[in-house]
Amino acid sequence: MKEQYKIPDVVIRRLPRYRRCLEELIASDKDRISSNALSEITGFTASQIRQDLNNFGGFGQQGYGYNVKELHKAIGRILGNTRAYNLIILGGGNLGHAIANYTYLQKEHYFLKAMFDVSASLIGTYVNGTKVLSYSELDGFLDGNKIDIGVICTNKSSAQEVADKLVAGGVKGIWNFAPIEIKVPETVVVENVHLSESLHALTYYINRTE
Amino acid sequence: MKEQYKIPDVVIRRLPRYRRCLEELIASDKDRISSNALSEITGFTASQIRQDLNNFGGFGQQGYGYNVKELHKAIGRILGNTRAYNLIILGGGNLGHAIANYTYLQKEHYFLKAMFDVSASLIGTYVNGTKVLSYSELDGFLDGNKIDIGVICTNKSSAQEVADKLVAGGVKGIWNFAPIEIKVPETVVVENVHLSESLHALTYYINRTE
DNA sequence: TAGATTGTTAATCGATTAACAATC
DNA sequence: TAGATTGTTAATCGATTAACAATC
Repeated sequence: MKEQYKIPDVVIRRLPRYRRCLEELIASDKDRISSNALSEITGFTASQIRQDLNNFGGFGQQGYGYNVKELHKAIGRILGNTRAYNLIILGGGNLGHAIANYTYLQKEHYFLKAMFDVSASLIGTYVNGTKVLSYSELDGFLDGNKIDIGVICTNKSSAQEVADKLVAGGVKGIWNFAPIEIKVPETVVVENVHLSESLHALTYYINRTE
Repeated sequence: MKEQYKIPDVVIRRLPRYRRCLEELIASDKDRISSNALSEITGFTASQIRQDLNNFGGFGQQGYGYNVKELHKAIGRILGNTRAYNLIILGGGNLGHAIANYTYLQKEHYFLKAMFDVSASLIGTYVNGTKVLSYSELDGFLDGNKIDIGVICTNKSSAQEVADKLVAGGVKGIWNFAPIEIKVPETVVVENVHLSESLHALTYYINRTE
């Protein structure tokens, strides 16, 4: 895995899609796939696919293409899918519930360790087998448990405060659903899911297409 | 609004963030902002901001900067935020519930007209004031109501079938949360929110940063 | 008028596409 | 061996940054 230089973010964002398409090929018992065939499935060009993959090594074979299972495994390795991750969810509202019930997490070795909320009616209840704890217990919980990812499902006014606690508690990554730019030290990664921005892009294109 | 040529998608994706930051400036009673100051808030460069905005017209004034309220309004217009949109949600699971309760929708003139599901225990119930209808009623509902956006919150095996019905029923845009590439005619816009891809990008960077 | 800051052009940088030699 | 398809280099395209004249 050659990685002297930084891989462009656009490349990283394409990898999960390759991986997902390869999963479907596995499900339909395909053993091999050419960059051209993968291009048709993914919508990216064959040239781009070959360039992307060669950032990480030569996974293909001339005259043959790529071995579906091997490539799937390789991309999984690149994306960090070989290890498990401990998660906690901050904010037990509808979005927090939706993510706690997101079946993909179990499938891929993400372990939801706890949810946190301030609402007395939620604290102590269980969501899909995960206990909802009081927000006041967060610091202590982070001290006692190695948590990799904090999922911020609070409203925007609490998001930065929660993020600060997560960072102080040693969390490595933040999956942020609050509509705000969270500030964290360089050692912590933030991945934003800004639904309103996505929706606005949709309405823009609706009005161009009509 | 000059628009002979196609505005790059990367520009469109930045507009909602500008807009959101301008909202915060409005909330803190700022009247004017320079591209430089907006650069610090948004994280994009001043040059980029001026370039982006000038795709749509000259909203600024030399020596002064941009009028916060006017720019906010202008970007809203560009993004299609001056009109209302009728929505329906397909799939009444946790994600469907979360979106039905997403307060941002009410704030911005998105009108949730119905939810659809196949589960007998859900049909007839109300989610945040919106009635859950049987999936078998979808075609008829689309005939009788002008729906702009369909939000797909089904599992991946149903997503394409649901999308086909939405397209046939005259929907203009699809907000797709199912982990699959939906195929639609060119006249219909699809905006994907692929949570698993976002999560994998996060784990990639976690492992690079550690 | 002097200072500030835009709008816009030109320069740079980076990403995508094309092409093809290497090779299975 | 002939055909197929990668890995990789070179060419193109597009997006970002820099610079500055225009002008409020």
